[in-house]
Amino acid sequence: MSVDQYSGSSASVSGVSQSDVELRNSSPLTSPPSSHQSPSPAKQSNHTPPSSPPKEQSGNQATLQAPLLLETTSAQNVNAYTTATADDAIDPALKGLSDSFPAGPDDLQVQDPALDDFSWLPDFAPNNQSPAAVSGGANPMWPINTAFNSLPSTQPPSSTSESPSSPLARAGSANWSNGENATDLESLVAGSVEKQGGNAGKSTNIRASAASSESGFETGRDEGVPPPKKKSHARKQPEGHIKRARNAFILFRKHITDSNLIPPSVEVKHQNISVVAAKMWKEAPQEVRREFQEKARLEKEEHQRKYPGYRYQPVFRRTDIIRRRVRKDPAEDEKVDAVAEALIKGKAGGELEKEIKDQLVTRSDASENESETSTKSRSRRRREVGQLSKGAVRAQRAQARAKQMRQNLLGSNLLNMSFYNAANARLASSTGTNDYHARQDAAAAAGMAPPNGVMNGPHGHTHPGMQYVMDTYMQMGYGMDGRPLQMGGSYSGEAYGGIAQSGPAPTGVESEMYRLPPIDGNGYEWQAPPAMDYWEQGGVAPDIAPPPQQGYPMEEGYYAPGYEMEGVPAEHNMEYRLPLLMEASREDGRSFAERAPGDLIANAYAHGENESRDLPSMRQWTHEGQQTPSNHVMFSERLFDGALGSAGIPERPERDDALGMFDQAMEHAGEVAQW
DNA sequence: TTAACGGTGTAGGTAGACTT
DNA sequence: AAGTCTACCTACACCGTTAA
Repeated sequence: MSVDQYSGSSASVSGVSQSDVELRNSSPLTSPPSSHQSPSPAKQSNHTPPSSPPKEQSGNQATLQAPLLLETTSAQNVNAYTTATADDAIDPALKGLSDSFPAGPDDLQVQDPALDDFSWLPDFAPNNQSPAAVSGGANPMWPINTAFNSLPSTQPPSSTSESPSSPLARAGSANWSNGENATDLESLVAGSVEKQGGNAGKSTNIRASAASSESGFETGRDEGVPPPKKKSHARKQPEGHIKRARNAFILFRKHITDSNLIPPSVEVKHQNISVVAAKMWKEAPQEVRREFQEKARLEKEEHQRKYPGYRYQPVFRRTDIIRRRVRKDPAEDEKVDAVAEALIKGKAGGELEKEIKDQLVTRSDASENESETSTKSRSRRRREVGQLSKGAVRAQRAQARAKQMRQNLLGSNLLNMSFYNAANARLASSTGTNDYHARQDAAAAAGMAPPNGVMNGPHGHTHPGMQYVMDTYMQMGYGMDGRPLQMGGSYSGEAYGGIAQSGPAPTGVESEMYRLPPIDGNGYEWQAPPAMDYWEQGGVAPDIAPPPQQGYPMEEGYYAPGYEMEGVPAEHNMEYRLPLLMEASREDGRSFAERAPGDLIANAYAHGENESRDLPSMRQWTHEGQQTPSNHVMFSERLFDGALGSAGIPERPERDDALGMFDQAMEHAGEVAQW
């Protein structure tokens, strides 16, 4: 695997997208990228002095250079203690870009001694320190001191330095050390650090991995190789968040991970490494503990110096939430114990690996009798017959969501409104059985409701395209909030008759209204109702009242009786109403209009049923899944077709068929939705 | 239908400092 | 006293997308 794969252009590795790079490359940085520690003006990214914040810089080169270059010259301590922002602020991909830009004056600003001089920090890098330097010479044999220089670098340092996926950890990083592998590099580092002295050359400033990141406040690297920035999985913190100063144990633990003490072949899970670190910490000599405690103390002081007003304010988080349960493996616990024990005894690296492997073999032999049990245990994880896989469950969920979305769409008032209008258009434009006057005359003569083909209102009045006005409620489906939508008529009494039957006519229902826009340009339009409501003309019964001059449905225009809403312009008097509930069906023995469902299509079906036609009843619909959660019938393609048929509308193949109208309605619903 | 994959978020494990 | 947060990063969960 080449180093190039870890270059900044590799989004998958670096965690930085190309677009991200381009964006930052093409626009001035207003702030250090991902910087989450800038609470006060005094708190600048340590590599960017307050006098020259990135946002004030001009020019691409300077803009990029200052915030991107984290080079720490030897003028500073090798262990320069930069803030934690450094690692986050400096995009590894952009670090690589720094090569493309010559160091400008801004570069010098990076070396603000007030902010960047962390020479106070004791050098705890095991690779460039003698064991005595680390432990004060008191415990030279303690593994924390002795193991480093002899360890094969199989355990990659931590992410902020060199993670397992880092180029450094993967031997053969030519850009890092001219082909030297990581082990060689580390041995080189000790000398390199010492050699640097006052050398301000940056390319030779190769630091020990442990020292580079132990503070968590990364200092610069060899800018030739952009260090991979692993995507942080830490809890997201708000912008400007200041991390706490680390305590001795945390520093100790990081030291463990940075020092390759535990080969990955032995342990890679950091949960277990934490356990090992804890055991080691408890067993650590006082000298070692003191060193880390002193380091923590210094870090704390520096933290206070940098953030004088800082106050630790933990965020309250719920603790009663169900956390993910991870299966505990007793064998793993044993291994952790063994690793810690071996480390404390002074074994590390290959020796440690061998020791652990031996122990595992021994345990394996000893627990041979238990293998069957463990097998059974493992088998429990297998899928049982008929049990859906994780992916299958996921797919089912996705399908359910999609279905729900379709349902919502179908149930939306917009779609149903389109259905209604489409059906109405067919009704209004149909001929033959829908001869209004003929049926009116016939019905009047017979003293009964008009024949099939038209839907009645409560007054028995029929007219193609106006049925909904006569009936009390027009089920429009469901709004996006899940509440049923209905379209009401003109009168307060009639408009809410469905509900009023079981109680007083609702008042204040207007508050439950939804107002929809007039629809134009789609073959019909809602128009302002006539000033005179034809239902109340001269006390004439509506069913025999002559049609008004205005407000009648035409082929491409539907008129509605007036309904004035407070605050609604007169030209928008046609309203869709949102009652609390819809009357879906009524008992027999009443008039058709009373027992008919308030749904247009349901009306049609019910009417057809009343005519002894072989049509499904509401109950059947329910069983067929055409029922809404609140027992209302929803429009659907099938219902739409059925409605046309039950309404006695002859098929007209030469024109748009029902399916075409359905599609048209769907399309229109989409258009309305965009309104 | 399912696996694979990319992206995102977080539990887990520790000690100590710190706040509430 | 209880809970958070520092360090670390893998494993896992979850989602959406894509391909077989």
